Order: sequence, then structure tokens, then C-alpha cells
Amino acid sequence: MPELPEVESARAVIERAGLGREIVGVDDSDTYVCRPYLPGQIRDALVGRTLVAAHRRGKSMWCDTGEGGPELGIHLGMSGKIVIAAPDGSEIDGGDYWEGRRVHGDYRWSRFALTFADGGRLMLVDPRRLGRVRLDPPIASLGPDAATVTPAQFRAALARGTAPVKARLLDQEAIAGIGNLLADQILWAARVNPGRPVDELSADDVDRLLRAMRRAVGSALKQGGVHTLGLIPYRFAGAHCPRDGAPMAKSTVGGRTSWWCSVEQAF
DNA sequence: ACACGTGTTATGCG
DNA sequence: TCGCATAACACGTG
Repeated sequence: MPELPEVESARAVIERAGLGREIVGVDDSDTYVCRPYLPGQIRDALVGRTLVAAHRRGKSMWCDTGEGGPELGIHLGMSGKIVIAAPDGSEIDGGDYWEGRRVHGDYRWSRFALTFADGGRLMLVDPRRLGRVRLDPPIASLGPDAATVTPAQFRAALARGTAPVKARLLDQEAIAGIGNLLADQILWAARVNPGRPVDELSADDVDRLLRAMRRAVGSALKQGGVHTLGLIPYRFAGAHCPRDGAPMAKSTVGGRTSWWCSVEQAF
């Protein structure tokens, strides 16, 4: 699920329902999700503390834990979700949505959890376990957030090297927050082939990419996620471009499955 | 049974 | 060391 818009939704969940209560228990027993810590290390750093703020840059989230405490970093990976449960175990926020309504999900795969003094819990639910929890996460290496990047920052991110433009859009150290689906949507809207080397893009190409990114990220944020957009009606075998009806092409670019209009986004 | 995947990162090569 | 490409990671889903 998570690209920047989904992560922002998860951050907002923590801000609404996860702040201001003392942490009395921590399940950090999943040594893959909590790598490189040993079980108990994250718990010992957090018990007695309180989440006081929730931040995000790109797809990375972190929570302040009060004066002198570590930052709690949470990355959702490919399949992570934040769920907050009330003391009686019923969900109060986060989790699964269907047509804008919250529905009860399957929480067999809680991989990390905080228990608050009132019995409520904050869970990282993550079937694939590619999410990650760490203390004082390294956010300094991330590029500017895709939702707030300036034109100068965007141009600078595409200015160097010869990588395919899609690979650069996916590079979190260049611009933080764009994932595979958003990247395809941006390239499609800007009519740019994903494999074009960044050093071959015209100023006009870069300009269209920036505008397309703003639109794609903005509308996905408004709707709470890339997957809820109904966006990407062209991402399946036999699909045709919604604009000109040409067949969509599919291949691997930047290490990810990519779809593009064979005519409007010709190399 | 088998391929695929909305993310990150270690490894390898020029 | 840098820039880039690829495999690996874990595991549910179609």
C-alpha cells in the first residue's frame, strides 16, 4: 500500500489517536522488522515515555517521545499499516478502508506494538514484514519531500547523472515519497518515457514532470492514498491509454514493473 | 505450483 | 569512490 499519501494518512492516524498516553509495554519481538535490535532493546528505550508528535518525510515516519527520549522511526515497507485499538481491543483508527469507510481488518500480522497506560494499543500490521521500526531513524539522507519540493529542488534532483528518469523519481535520496505507482502516473501525465536518461530531458520535460508530480501527489493526498485514486486505469494486461487509446507498454524500468503509453510516451 | 508485488538495501561491476 | 543495475529480503495473493 504505502507511498507518500498512505504514509501521510498513517501519520495522521498516530497524531489523532496515538499521542499523549504513557507507553507501558512494547512488543518488539519480531527481530526482522526491528532489526538490528535485540528483543527488549526498543522496549527498554520506550517504556515510561509518551508519543508527543508524529512526523513524516517521504515514506518515513517518526515520533518524538518527549524530552531526552529517542525518536521512534516507523517505515511501512510494502504492506505495513498503522492500527490503533481501544482498551477493549476494538479499533479506533487506522487499518483498512473500503470506499472511504473503515472496515475491520485482519490483525494476525501485528509485527510491532505499543501498549498505552489505558490499555489502548498502537500496532504496525505488516504481513510481508518489509516494514521497519528503529530508534533515531536516518532521515537526513532523504531528499526533499515530494509534497513540498520546490522547483529548484526538483530540477536539482534531475540534474545529474544518466539514470532513467523513473529510477531517479524512485530514488528516495533525490526526492522522498514517490513509489512505483506514483512514478508511472507522473510519467504518464507528463508524457515522458520512463526509460529516458535524465540528462536527455528537456527543460520542458522537467517542467511537465514537476507539474504532474504536484497534481498526482496532491490528489492522492486528498483521497488518502494512491490505491484509492481509481488512478491508473491502465495498469493491467491488454490495457489501452485512457487518452489516446494506444496499447500500454509494459517492462521493467528502475527495477520495477512499469507501464506507459506506447505512442504518447514513446522513447 | 508458481509468478508477482504500492519498498529498501546489500552487492557487484565499470 | 561514484553511478547505476540487479538480486535479495518475507510472505500473502491470484
